[in-house]
Order: sequence, then C-alpha cells, then structure tokens
Amino acid sequence: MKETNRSEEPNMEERILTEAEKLFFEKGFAATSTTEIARLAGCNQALVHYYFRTKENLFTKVLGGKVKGFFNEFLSVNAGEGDFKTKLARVIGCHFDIIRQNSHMTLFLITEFTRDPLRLEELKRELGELPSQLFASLEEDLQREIAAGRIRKIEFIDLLINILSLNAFLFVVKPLFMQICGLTDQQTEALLDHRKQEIIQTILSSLRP
Amino acid sequence: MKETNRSEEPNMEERILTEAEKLFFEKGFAATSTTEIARLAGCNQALVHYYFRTKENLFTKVLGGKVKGFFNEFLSVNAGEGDFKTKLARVIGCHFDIIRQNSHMTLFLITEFTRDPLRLEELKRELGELPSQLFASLEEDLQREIAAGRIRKIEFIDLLINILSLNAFLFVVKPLFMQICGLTDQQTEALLDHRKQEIIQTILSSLRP
DNA sequence: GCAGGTGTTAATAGATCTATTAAACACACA
DNA sequence: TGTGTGTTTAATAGATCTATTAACACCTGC
Repeated sequence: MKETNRSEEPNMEERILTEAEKLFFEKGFAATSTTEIARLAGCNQALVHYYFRTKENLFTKVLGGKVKGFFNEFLSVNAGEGDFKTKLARVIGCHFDIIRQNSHMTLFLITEFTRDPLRLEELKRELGELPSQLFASLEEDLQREIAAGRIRKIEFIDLLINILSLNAFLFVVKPLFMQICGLTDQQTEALLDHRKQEIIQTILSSLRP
Repeated sequence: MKETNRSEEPNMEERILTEAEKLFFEKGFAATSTTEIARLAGCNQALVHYYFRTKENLFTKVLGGKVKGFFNEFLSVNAGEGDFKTKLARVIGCHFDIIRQNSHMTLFLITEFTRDPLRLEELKRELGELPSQLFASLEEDLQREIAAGRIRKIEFIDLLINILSLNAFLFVVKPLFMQICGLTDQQTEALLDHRKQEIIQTILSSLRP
C-alpha cells in the first residue's frame, strides 16, 4: 500500500474518483460507463476495475462519504439559543446554505434514492437517531408557541414540508431555471442570496396568528 | 392502416406505449430497455421496433403529447373572478391538482429537461406566449394590492417560486417521502388533500402586510 | 383456394458494457 | 543485475442492448 499523496499531483486512483463523481452526478449511475470514466481520467478502462473491482463499488465509494456527510451536516444543525422565531430562522438559513453548497447533489440524491430504495434503507440505518434529535426539539417548541397563541395552528409535518420545499426546490430545478430565465452564474448567486432571506420571511410571516 | 380501436381491449401497439411510458417515467430513458418494455407489454422485443423503429422514436412518441399537454394545461389555468386572494387561491389549487394528476411526471420532467437542454428550447418554442399571459395578469394584480397596502411587499418572481416550490416539491420526492414515513397510498392521498389547503393558507398568510 | 397485407416471433448481427486475466512496464532495493 | 511489488495496458470472455431480417400465422378480398 502506498502512502497517501500530500501536495503531489493526483494519482490515477484519485483522478478516477474525481471523474466518476462528476459523471455520476451529471448523468446518474445507469448512464455512466466505466469506459467513459477511464477516458476522462486518462487511463485504461481496466484500471477502473483494478482499483474498485466493480462499478457499483466505485459508485458507493464516491457517494458513501458525500451523501452521509451531507445528511449528517443537515441533521446536525443546531437550533441554538433565542426565541422560537430566531431559532427557526437560523435553522432555515443553515439548511439553505448546506443545500446551496451541495447544489449539484440535490437532484442526484432524489433520483438515485427514488430509483434504488435499498440504498435509502441503508442510509436510514447509518443515520440512526440523528433525524429525530433535531426535529423533536423543534416540535416541542412549536407546540409551546401554538399553545401560547404566538403562532397560528399548524402541524409540525406541514411546517417541515414547507421549509424543505422552499429551501430545496429551486436547487432541484436550478439548471432549468437558469436556462429558462437566461441567468448568468453571477445573477443566479445574487438571486440565491435574496431567496434565502425571502424564504425565512415567507415562513415566519406565514406562521403569524 | 387499421382503424383506431373503440372500446376494444388495447392492441399491442397501445400496450407498448403504455408500458413504455411507465418505465420511462420510473427509470428514465437510459435505464429502460426495449427488452423490458416488450416483456411488460407481453410481446417479442422485435415488435417494439416494428412499431416505433427506434427507442428514441418511442420515447418522443410517448413524451411529445404528454409534456406539451401538461404545460398547456398548467399555463392555461384561468384566474377567474374575485379579489386577488380568491384568484390566487384558485390558481394555486388548480396547479396543485394538475401536478397531482401528473404526479409521476414531475421528477421525470425535471431530470430529462435538465439532461437535454435542447428539448427544453423546443418546448419553449412550442408553448410560445402562453407563459406570459397567465403571469402578466397576476403580476399586475399583485402590484395593485401592494400599492393598496393589502399585502406585504414581495417580488412577483419570489411569489412565483414560493408557490411552485410548495406545490411541486412534495411530488418530486413523493416516493422517497412515502418510504421514509412508511405511508400507504391511502394515507398519502389524505395527506395530499390536506397539503393543498395548507399550501394555500401558507401562501395567503405569508402575504399579509 | 390463394395472393397479399398485417401482426408477430425467432434468430441474429453488431455495438457496447462490465469484469477478468495475463502480460508488460516502472521502479525500488538487495 | 536480478527480483519483487505495485501500476498499467491489451485482449478478451460473457452479458445485454438496439436494431434488422426472414419466416410464420392469420385474416381478407378476389
């Protein structure tokens, strides 16, 4: 086994991983071939199998870390201190930023998990209790606020779906949206900055009694 | 050429179209094989090519009508009469229903158009002025309401994105959502009935001054 | 009854893809 | 120099996919 490279140019194994990630995100598992991965990485196709044995293996290698990392980050957001609206605004903003940083993964995650439910089960198992932790605390707060008449009556699941919809949907259709509206990258980033604030305001406004 | 069937059991050509549609929607173009289409339709694989010559051909045959029809319906929704909030509620509800009836198409449309921008350009050309008609009228109303202080200040594009996000996102992740929450079809339908009202209320609430 | 059209299948060509194997290559080090 | 180890390639087996072709079954009009 070779020492991991430090500050050298990437070796072939790493280049394969890099190109594989690009292609998998861009075209999905089925439409990506090991031949194409090899071509982009600049090596023989057999080498892809030498390092990773199977395409499936390579796929999970590429994904495993990324996906688990993404959800871990997403579900570990800390609501922090302050009143409910402050905490809520913070969580919404953090989630928006996390999705934004993984923009190209959004659509990919949805399609791959939809098409392969087994992968989803696996992820659920790996994440364990993480989801319930973040949500339990927020739901408790929500019920208290409703009881105190400080926000209108709403099911927790609805609030959750509303936030996720507003935060994620634009990233799901981002390439489409840019093309339809004819936006440059720079204009898109500006719009996203603006959207983050607008989403927070929309959710908070919609919760007023 | 044979007469189109009336009230008889579907002929093989129609069954191929039906099964092809299911598979394309479910797994995308690349992951669907003509062999599998034939198997589900209950015929020899050669027959698929007999009727449609190529897989690409079959794909556009299946899609062409559906997609154009969907967007036509979506963009032809009539705001009708009444004050702004009434009209808005009607448009949101109609859009929700249209997407709901085409539930399985939502994710498919996004992925296919994202992966093949040319198809999108073609669709834009075919739809022509339709999009601007619906939106121009609503935007005008919105500005008037803001000026009159009856709703809070908001960009029209933000309102549009909010509505579309809330209406569409759940359908994009519907299979995932059902699996994660362990919902039956019946439970899901009940949730969707509820969501429709909740989305309308969320949008209207969020617009209060 | 049979000639011709339509629907259907079996067989197969040809392409491409995954995965394996054996051999060539490069380099370290005794 | 030679041997060993890790990297890379060429060649290829075997599977699967798209598409074509030739043959078969069945109906219909003459």
